[in-house]
Amino acid sequence: MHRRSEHMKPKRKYHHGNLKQALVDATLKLVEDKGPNGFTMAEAAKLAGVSTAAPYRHFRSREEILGEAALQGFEIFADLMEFAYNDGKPSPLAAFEATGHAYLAFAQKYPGHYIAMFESGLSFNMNSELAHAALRAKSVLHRAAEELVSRIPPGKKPPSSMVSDHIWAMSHGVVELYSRGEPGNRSIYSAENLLETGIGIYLRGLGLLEPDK
Amino acid sequence: MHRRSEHMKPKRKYHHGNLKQALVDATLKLVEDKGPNGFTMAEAAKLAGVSTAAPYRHFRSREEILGEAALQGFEIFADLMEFAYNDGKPSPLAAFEATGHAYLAFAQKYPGHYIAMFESGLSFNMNSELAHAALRAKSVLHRAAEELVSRIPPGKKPPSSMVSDHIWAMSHGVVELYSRGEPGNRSIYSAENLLETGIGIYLRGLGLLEPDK
DNA sequence: TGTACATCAGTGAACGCGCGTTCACTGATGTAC
DNA sequence: TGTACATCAGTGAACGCGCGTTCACTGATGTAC
Repeated sequence: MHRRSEHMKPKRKYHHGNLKQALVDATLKLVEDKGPNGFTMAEAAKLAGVSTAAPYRHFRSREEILGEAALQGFEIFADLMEFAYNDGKPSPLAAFEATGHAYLAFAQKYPGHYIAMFESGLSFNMNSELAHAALRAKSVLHRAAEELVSRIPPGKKPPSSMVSDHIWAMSHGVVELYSRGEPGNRSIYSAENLLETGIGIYLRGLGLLEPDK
Repeated sequence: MHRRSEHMKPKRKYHHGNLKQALVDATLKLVEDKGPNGFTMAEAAKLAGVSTAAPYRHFRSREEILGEAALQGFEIFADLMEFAYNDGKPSPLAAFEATGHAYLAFAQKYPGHYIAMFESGLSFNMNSELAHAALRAKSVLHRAAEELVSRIPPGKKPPSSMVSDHIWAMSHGVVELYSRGEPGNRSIYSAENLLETGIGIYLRGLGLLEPDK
């Protein structure tokens, strides 16, 4: 019955082995549980099971830990967006809608990353890695919008960059107001439903969906 | 040449006279200048020119000051929305679009209030006054959406509450991403332009604007 | 395979600071008579 | 109009706390020979 772990709890070796990532994971958890400012160096260290001084072997400052968390978030986010877009298959329209869903899915599945990226007041341009990862995510949506807009008969087509900004704004707004944020403020519709119908109506406005149904 | 103020600076009387509002104003300024967490009781007191203990004659806690700032913001916001809506005149469509603009205009003209309301992590339901003021603002948009949707031929009309949630989300997203936030992350289009075109395309999708132009 | 040593990744204690809040106080004001 | 007194809105000093960060240190690891 007795497991070793009961008496000899998995007492970490002097060298942690993977402290850097453990600290990032702790940061993500804290930020998710207690909001963008609930994260402190001391608590992250404690969560990772090391002394308060240990984090400084891997990060220069509090901001740098948050930055690393955000960076990892943008990498995941960009990957998700690319996967969802799937090179425009099966159709530009379906691929475009998939990227919208990916935005929402990311915010729901990786709330800690999402907070670090969008709610912690961190500058996307704090370092070039971060800026690059953010751009990569954005450019997927941009590409999707370009492909989509190219199907619109000329004369009444808006610039693709504008379309992608619209969709980014709607997605972000839906996430902030109806997915994150407290239940009290939410909509009677689910975030998924709102985003899907919202994008649907918008695409109809572009003439890309039947005016019917 | 000499003004009294140089030697006898406007040395406040022992009783401030309007300290409560002065503290709220200080809070708004701090929050605007240094972000939602840049605000501290000590600095607000200093800005208002009183000791650090003085604020506690008017507010029970830090949270209560922020709450008052947010409350005043929601009152202004609701007033602006109502003014913009103008009882649906001159037309439901124009009135509806005006409320969208009002959202953006509010965020730009009252950034401190906006931050206290939407970015400080404060619960709308922290007290009933706040909840009521927030509801009042929301209900203007809701009414506008209702009026609008009633013009859509039945069969293909979405619920008005959904339409108002869509517009709220798009407005909020545009503000967060392209009006607030650092210049580096912004769009090449102005927030006004994005919101106007975005709502325009959306309304066309509802069949409320000519598919042309 | 064994040893010496440089390097690395931790520790534990301490720092200075600014925060939110409390306390006993005091000066100013308003009011009853 | 003058006085006594209750009430109000400030003060100044102090509190305990947790924070980010630094420091001299030490145990573990990897490597050259």
